[in-house]
Amino acid sequence: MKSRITITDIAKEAGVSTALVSFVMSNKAKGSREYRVRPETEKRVLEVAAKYDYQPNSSARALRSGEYRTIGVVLSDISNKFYAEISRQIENWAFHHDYVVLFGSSDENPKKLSNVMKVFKNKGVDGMIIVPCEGSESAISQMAGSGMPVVLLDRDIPGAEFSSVVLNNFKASVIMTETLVGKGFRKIEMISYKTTLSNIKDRESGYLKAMEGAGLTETRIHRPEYCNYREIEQIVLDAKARNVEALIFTTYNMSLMGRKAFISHGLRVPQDCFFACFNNSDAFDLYEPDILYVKQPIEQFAVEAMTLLVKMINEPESAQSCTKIILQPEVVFSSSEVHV
Amino acid sequence: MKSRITITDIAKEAGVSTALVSFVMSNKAKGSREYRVRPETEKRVLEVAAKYDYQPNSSARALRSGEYRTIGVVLSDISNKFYAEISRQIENWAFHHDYVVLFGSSDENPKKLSNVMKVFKNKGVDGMIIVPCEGSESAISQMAGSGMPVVLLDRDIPGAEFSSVVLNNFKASVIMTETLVGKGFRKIEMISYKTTLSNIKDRESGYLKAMEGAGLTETRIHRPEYCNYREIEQIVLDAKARNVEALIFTTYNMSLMGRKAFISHGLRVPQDCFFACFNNSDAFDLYEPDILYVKQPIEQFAVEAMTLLVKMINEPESAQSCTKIILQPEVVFSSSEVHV
DNA sequence: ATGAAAGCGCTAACAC
DNA sequence: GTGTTAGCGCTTTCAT
Repeated sequence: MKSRITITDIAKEAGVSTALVSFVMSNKAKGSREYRVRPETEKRVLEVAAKYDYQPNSSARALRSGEYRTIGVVLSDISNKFYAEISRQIENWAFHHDYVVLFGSSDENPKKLSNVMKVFKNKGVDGMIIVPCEGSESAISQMAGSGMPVVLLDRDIPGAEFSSVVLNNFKASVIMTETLVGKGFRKIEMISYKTTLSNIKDRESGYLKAMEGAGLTETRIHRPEYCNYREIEQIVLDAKARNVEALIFTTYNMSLMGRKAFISHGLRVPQDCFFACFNNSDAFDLYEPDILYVKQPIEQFAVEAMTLLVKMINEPESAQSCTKIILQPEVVFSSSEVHV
Repeated sequence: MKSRITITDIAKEAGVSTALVSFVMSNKAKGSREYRVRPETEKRVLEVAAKYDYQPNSSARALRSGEYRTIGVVLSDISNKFYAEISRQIENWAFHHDYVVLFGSSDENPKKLSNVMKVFKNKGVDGMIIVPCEGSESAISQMAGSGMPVVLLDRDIPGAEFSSVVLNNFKASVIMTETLVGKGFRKIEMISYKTTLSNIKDRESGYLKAMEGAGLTETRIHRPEYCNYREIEQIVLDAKARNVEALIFTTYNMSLMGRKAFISHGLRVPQDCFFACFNNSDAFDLYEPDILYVKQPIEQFAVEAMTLLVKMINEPESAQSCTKIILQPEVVFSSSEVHV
């Protein structure tokens, strides 16, 4: 590969020292502080730099300054629509703030999450945004304990002192359940799964709370063992047989399977059974305008997490106290959305 | 941030030189070549490294060796399902081959694509995988011309000497059209858009070729101006009024809008009009088992592109000759798929 | 306002 | 087999 233009080349051609070039190049971006370079010198340096299309070597810069302007993002699966959209927003924010982002997927596997974090650390990320998974607490604690700024996204680890940005899942679930009750449904059940993940637990308790508040004692939370299609289908059919009036799905994947089961067996929404879920999908609002879902504030997730993380990076003292940002949910009928 | 353990610390504690430590650390991974370290020394070094959980500083390594083991991927939009899945596979491959991946989105904007490439170059990527967009030819040429290994993905730039990994879109379109003809349809039209992008053009010519081959002279390719919902809806309604028997959508977004238009106006597949598209969506096979679509070999896209790129990086002489990899398409009815 | 010089952590030649 | 040493390109005191 053709060797790139360096600060030394520019210094030589402009007849100044490398230090001066460095100063001009980096302070140019930062706006005026104690800017002390003679305008004509600056101009000359800038011209030479432009002439050769000088690009600073970020490895050298990082090595020297310890500032990498790189952050690592570990999601459970970047091909999941919700996380893909979050990634998109994170990338966007990063681009405009001159940060670079490394993405990794954990596949809900704590061992892999830990591996990815390690790789990211080697690569010199300044901080990490992490969607924790079941069993990843200790690995994350260790990483954060080693001084790495960490912000949890989407899910919090209950009881742990981590900064995080999550949706108010409890409230979302309460509103959703109350909306269902408001529509006249009484026999409302939830399809969740066995987990300790905060977002899911909160969705469960929100449902229970709202049902209780409405004086409905007949509650039920299904927790399929493997969360595969067969199980979900079985639960849906069984629910239908028992005349359940509304089903709330707590995860994206299960709601996809749930929809599939509805369709396959000719169950209509809302006539046969109402369908409610967290995270919308192209697959839903295209067909059934009466589905109820929680609209996740994707961009806010990204912006809040990045802003918080960068603050922690730049003000290590602030990183001590953990900040928890709770985003407000919006529960909507897909019919109220403008489509595609 | 707590200062990390360096090669120097380890050398000191193990009573050897930094060079030896470096040698042990890097050749350990590479398996046996001319491995010339006394086993006991190696053991000692490894132990000390493990004790302090030594992690090499990749900036320093990159600065020194010129090897970054980082590749940049510029897609049009990472939140688009197709690209999200590709990203996932690329990330996966990279993880297992000890590479790091930087993602960027161009939003089909050549200016932004160029910007992202520049940022990636600064960050020191060893090569790039790029989904070119309309008008990005010159920027990509310039990048490739400067010695940066580049592999085009999904779309090729006709006439240009770039290595690329694309689907055989022409063939896919031919098969798709022939399948439609085989099902007895005669009045088949295509919804595309005004572009010079190779994948779209190939889809168009495949359709024309197959129609011609079947002796069907009545062909028509719609090219809406803005590709918004109103336009697509209009085209669909108009097609229905003219008794068009099958509609082929050339892009993911337009097929989503097309489906929406079908649903909104109660058009049934296959009774009222057949629906065919490239790239499947959760939104399709969930509902209409008779949709015809091209199954993109996602993993192959990722693996081929990464393998090719890494080869170009490691063997600069091979980077001279451009390699074009054409992936075989598979045209399927969504009903033949196992769902969710 | 500008320059000299000392490294950041690592690798690659070359010496022993 | 193992150590010495010279930088990679940049930032950052500290002089001037």
